[in-house]
Amino acid sequence: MNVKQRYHELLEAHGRQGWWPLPHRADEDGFDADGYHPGRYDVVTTEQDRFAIYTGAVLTQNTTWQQAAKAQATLFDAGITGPSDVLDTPESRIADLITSARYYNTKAQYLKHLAHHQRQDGVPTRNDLLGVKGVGEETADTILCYAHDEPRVIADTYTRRWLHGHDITVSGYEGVRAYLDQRLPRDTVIRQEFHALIVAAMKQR
DNA sequence: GCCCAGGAGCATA
DNA sequence: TATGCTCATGGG
Repeated sequence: MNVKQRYHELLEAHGRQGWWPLPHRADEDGFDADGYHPGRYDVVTTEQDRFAIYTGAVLTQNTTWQQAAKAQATLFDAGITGPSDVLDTPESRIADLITSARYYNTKAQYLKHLAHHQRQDGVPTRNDLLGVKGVGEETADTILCYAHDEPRVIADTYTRRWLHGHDITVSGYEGVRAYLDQRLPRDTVIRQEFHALIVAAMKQR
């Protein structure tokens, strides 16, 4: 498959998506009401932005983004805007705030683990992240690509379906990841946008 | 009332 | 390694 060509077709059909959405910066210059920032890719600048991506990546697991974003807004409204806040808040309280994101008890536990990890400065390795309970391959790649600007491929279920729709069958997360990793430019912005475009394309049906 | 979303951990074999 | 179960909201 000519992945680069498909990428440009997707871009033409759906436009620039602007991922990862940062709802806490909605209505700021260059952001829309949902926290999207189409056409601007250098927007992640603060620890709070990274915190939003870390938590968003967990909250959206097997859940619609709408529900996850609602849960995240509730967290921010409650004054929980960084890893230290998570650690200072009882797990049951966190769970209570994120019920809209489904699996709230499990995810509250995950957020605790992740907050503890995020407090250690620097860019984590993929293996560091995989060692955190609640962070699997997809969530690790999401965090690295969107919060730390690493050119990672995110091989989620939409990506698998999209490939399958083009008669390409690759098995497992690693199979899909490796297939696209070979065919996409090692460019962070392109890979961020590529994943967002696939989600946009698959949602439309 | 039914279906299923931008997964991951764990037990079992 | 592979499959199956658990978690447990809310919009269409």
